[in-house]
Amino acid sequence: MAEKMADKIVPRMASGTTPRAAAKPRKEMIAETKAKLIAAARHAFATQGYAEASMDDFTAGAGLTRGALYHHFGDKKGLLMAVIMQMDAEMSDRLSAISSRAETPWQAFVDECVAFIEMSLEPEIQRIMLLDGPAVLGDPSQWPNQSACIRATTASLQKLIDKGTIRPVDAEATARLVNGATLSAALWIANAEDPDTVSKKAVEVFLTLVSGLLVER
Amino acid sequence: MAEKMADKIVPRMASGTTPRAAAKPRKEMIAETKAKLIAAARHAFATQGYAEASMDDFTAGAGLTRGALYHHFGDKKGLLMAVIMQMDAEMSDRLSAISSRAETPWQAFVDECVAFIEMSLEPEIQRIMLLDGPAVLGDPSQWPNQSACIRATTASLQKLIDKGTIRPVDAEATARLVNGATLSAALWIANAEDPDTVSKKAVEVFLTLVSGLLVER
DNA sequence: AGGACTTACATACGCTGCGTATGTGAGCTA
DNA sequence: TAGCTCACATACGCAGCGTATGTAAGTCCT
Repeated sequence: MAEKMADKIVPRMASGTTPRAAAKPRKEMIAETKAKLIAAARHAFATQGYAEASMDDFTAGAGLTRGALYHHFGDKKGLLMAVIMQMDAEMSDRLSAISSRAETPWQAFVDECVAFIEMSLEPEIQRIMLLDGPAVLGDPSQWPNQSACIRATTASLQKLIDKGTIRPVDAEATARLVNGATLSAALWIANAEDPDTVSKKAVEVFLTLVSGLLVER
Repeated sequence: MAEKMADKIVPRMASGTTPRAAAKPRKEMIAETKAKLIAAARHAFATQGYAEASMDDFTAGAGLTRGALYHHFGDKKGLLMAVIMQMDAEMSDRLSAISSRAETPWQAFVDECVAFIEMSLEPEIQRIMLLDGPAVLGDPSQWPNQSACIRATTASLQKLIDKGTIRPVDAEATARLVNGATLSAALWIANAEDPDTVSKKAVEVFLTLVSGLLVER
């Protein structure tokens, strides 16, 4: 993937006022450029890690230069932020789709958490969202979108509290701790020699822990 | 701390076959050099972050050059690893001291967890152990010492299982999830506008969660 | 005791990669 | 259609890392 045609050696379209066709409006061109940069960065960050990914390399891979990057995102961190926002939005969508399919609110909550663990096993998510993101941009709870995933979990928990299924704890606090536990579990599983066994253990313990939230077991 | 006399401006002792005194044995000099490098790096990593800390700068601060660093630690990552091992050992000591003071095994476990949260609020620990460490060196569970803190928690939990206080779950898995939850809580608290309130919420939720481990509430 | 070897560093060099200042041509506006 | 704006590309300087090399102090052996 990545090079499409490889014929667009020259950035932009070089010369000729684009004789015909391709008469894209300005806004569209910009959105396209941004999307290309984000996609290229996302791939580079995922495979090489943030620090090791060269801006020159992956911008060139997108048929652009660092000039475009600085123009649109300010700096490397800005681009990482954009990548993270995109990924977080996708994760949030996936999570809400999953929880909406559940039959009970409690099951929705559990399904969400399990899905989060599974997503965290994906190398791209683990590398960018869980490892480099916090290190480069600081605590995720301070990010602009404030981690849509956390908000989703918080909402699920609040429903359970309202329904009286779980004890009246602070929903956001619970979401954060639960999220931390699942995150840690995911890292552990992903790096274990025997992911299957480890995964089973983790889920069992997870269910035991959250059973502490229930009003009645 | 750190600079002792500040008179040793010149690296080593420059010239003169050390006229008298200071006739330290080789091993001691080396250990001292290593310790100075680790201390300098630890301070730089904590205050500026791993990526922003210049090896030239902090080695010079220790009265040495990058040559010494590469000789003893291989590269920047090697030095980070050494720093982390030192800090982990210290944390482990602090934790075991705390748990040994508790009256019951359950209280020991809870005290340990709370202490871990409190330690995670210290900027040095948060920055190096929780943010940069995982990003640069990968999953903590794969580090050489394998995080002595986790082992301590695992041991505490195993005691509780043996005593029949908590349900017979997998001790290590529980330790990891609990550790992840506390870590997340710590990050949240440390970056919150109102740490006190947030802290209380977090502890409350934490206790609720781990109550799920108990055989009988 | 003194010479040869080893080692714990310092010094010198090249290269990569980021950030900024500047140039330029294609679109929007009047 | 002239002029302005903006989305990029190009050019440059500099910091920081890694390596190759130099050197003096310590250690070993006789």
